[in-house]
Amino acid sequence: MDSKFQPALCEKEIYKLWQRDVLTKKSSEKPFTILMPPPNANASLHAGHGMYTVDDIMIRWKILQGYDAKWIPGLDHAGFETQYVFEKHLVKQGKSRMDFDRQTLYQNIFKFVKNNSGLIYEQFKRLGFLAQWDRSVFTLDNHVLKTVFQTFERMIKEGYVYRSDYIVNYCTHCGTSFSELETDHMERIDPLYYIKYGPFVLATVRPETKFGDTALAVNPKDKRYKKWVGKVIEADGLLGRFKIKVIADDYVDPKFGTGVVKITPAHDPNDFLIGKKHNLEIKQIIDMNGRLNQLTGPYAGLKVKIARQKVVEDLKAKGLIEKIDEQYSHAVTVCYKCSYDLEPIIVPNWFIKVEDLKKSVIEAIKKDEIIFHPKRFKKQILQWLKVMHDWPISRQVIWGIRIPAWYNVQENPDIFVVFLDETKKQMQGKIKEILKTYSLSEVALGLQKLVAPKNASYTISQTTPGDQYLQETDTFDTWFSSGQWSLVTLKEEEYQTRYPTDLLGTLSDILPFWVSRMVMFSLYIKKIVPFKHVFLWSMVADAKGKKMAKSKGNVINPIDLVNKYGADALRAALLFGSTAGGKVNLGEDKVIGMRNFTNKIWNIGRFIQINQVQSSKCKVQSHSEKIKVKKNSEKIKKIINNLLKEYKEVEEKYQRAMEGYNFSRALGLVHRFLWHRFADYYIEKLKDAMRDGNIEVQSLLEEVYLGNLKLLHPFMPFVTDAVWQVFKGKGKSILSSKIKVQSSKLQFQVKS
RNA sequence: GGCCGCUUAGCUCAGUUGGCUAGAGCGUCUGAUUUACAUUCAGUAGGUCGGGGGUUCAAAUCCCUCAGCGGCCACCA
Repeated sequence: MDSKFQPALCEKEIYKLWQRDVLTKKSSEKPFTILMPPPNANASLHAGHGMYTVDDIMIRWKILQGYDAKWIPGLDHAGFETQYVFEKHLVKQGKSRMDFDRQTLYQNIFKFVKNNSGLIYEQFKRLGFLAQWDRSVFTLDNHVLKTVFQTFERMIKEGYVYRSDYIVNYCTHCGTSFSELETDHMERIDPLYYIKYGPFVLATVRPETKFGDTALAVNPKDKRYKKWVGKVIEADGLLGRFKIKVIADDYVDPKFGTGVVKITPAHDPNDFLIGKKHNLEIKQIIDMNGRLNQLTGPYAGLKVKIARQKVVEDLKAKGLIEKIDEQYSHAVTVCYKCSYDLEPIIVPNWFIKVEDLKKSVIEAIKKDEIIFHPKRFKKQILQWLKVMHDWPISRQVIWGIRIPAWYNVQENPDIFVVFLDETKKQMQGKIKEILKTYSLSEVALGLQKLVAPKNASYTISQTTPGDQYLQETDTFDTWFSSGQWSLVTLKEEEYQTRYPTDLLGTLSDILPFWVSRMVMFSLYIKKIVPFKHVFLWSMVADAKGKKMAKSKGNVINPIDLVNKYGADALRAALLFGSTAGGKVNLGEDKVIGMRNFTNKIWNIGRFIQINQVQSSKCKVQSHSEKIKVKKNSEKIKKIINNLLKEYKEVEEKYQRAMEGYNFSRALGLVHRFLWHRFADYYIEKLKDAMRDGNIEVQSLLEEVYLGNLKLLHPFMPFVTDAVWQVFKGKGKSILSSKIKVQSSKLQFQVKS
């Protein structure tokens, strides 16, 4: 054995051994199953992925316990996220998504993803992950598309899907709408304008939306304005004199501003609700490209921010602004991806009614059919479920699963289409007009976008239902397909034996997006929860506890650390002293500390081995010497007994910790015992006996040591298997042994 | 505003259902070592366990309260 453990020299070979012996092993033992959260197909490994280690720990621990443990991997097409990356790529080449028709763009992204995919699996292998790589599922595989289609079709039949003109958060920069969950809120200081509205003055941060106002509202209890309620007032505006109705609603806070609010149902979520309640006209004045439309007269065509400046200038000029509060601090809803202001806008959307579906989810979680570790997340997810509204599932993104709805263009002449003609020129308009000049197949070929009125008739089909049809251009929210992850990853017969799966490891930030939806889909389709336990990984932060971000320049590439210190060191650093659902500070110092631990493990083995070799030489030379040292002194017996007692305690505590998902504690226990008790204390005490060739002491130390290797193996698989092979022969893995080496065997040795 | 969590050594954090002298990693200081391992070992300093009150034979741990910090959710025209 070398004096140092050198991971770079043996990791590859050891991984090959696992691939040959462990991953291919057929077993009839009790099943244990984990579904891997599918990383983005085009992603490469970042530090956060390191926490997949937890899943690998479970898999290895279960294999050691004799389970038929399988970890099913996969890759996600990650809809919008991937398209976003791809578009940045396009920008570098001086292009934009609008230069392509839908199909071509899709194919280009597909190629892009294919070129980058698979990389992360090679990186996972560097970390030692033992997943069933040959069973990888991609969320655009045919069988996934089929399942997603069937679920959607069934939901339509059973009335869980509806289309509606609904106010959604639309990012004019990213070109798609988002669910409420995909928005960020930012505190910001903006001017608050006090605008004259006939007899009133009202405060607003968005004067440019005044063209879309269809009412003014006051609080019903507000005495100041009581006499106006129900009346129609007249006021001067930028487009001349206009009339507007005054309504009363509790929503208005009389203490804010002047107690009068302008209601713009088309461009504010709250106003939209009030509009519905009071049957107000919805007057859309901002289009999906983020520009004001023809209803705004001279402002048409201006982008929102510029229009606001212009409107304010003109209002000032007309004396319609009473004052401006420049220091008004408020929360703004922004795109979680690009941080641009989101434009609340009315877009026809596909929705899932969640009211009934979520009931069974709440019930199952309340009944602990799924157990969260740590358990405080049970409350959190229940809180999320409580406020969960209907789920808008359409995204105006190309990369994804296209919604399988087809519109008959004869029945729906008002469908609005955007397409590239033969000369790649962008054309748009209502389909009935377009068809006067173009054939439908021309439109279909160059199609970029289609907006069907909310009451359009449609047919659900995987392929075209006829030659008069155009398919919906919206795609499913990526969580609509990844939410069905548990329904597409196992083989048909495995749903009998491996479902619900045993564990789902994930980060807490996708609990509402992913975990709750997976439970929902599984309960809907399979009538059973998809997994029994959910373990929340730690968020991997830098040494100082700051979140890693490219902009901060504190991003650590885990593969660099593996190259420098070995996979075991990284794995242990991620687990050591970390808390489930918390944060783990991954500094290089910590990894070095764990690298030192791997070396310690190695050298304990080396020491035991060296002494064995020496004493076996002794044996040949002098038979009588061996007899002389055979009897152990009382002192040595006592040390041995203490060692065994302590080891047994550690082993028990370890088992308990592992069963309770306290991985960090389990690792800490063995770390402390093996290093600071076994090596620093017991070996030092028994050193002379070993050197004297005391075979009993030698074999005892070997047994305890090998036992520890098993406990440590799930966390640090490479070094433990490297030493194991020294003792048990080349090509033997710990994983081929069982963890239940009871200490009774050891006690027997001592007594004899 | 609602919910959840955190506050323990210089730093980052453990501390299982209350129970030995409150721990680890990194850092500090002193020393050892022709060594299984300098990626080592022995030792040292450093804590009124955020403040206050309560329950108990016993509280870092349970309850109340105050203060500070963080996360999530909702919301502000």
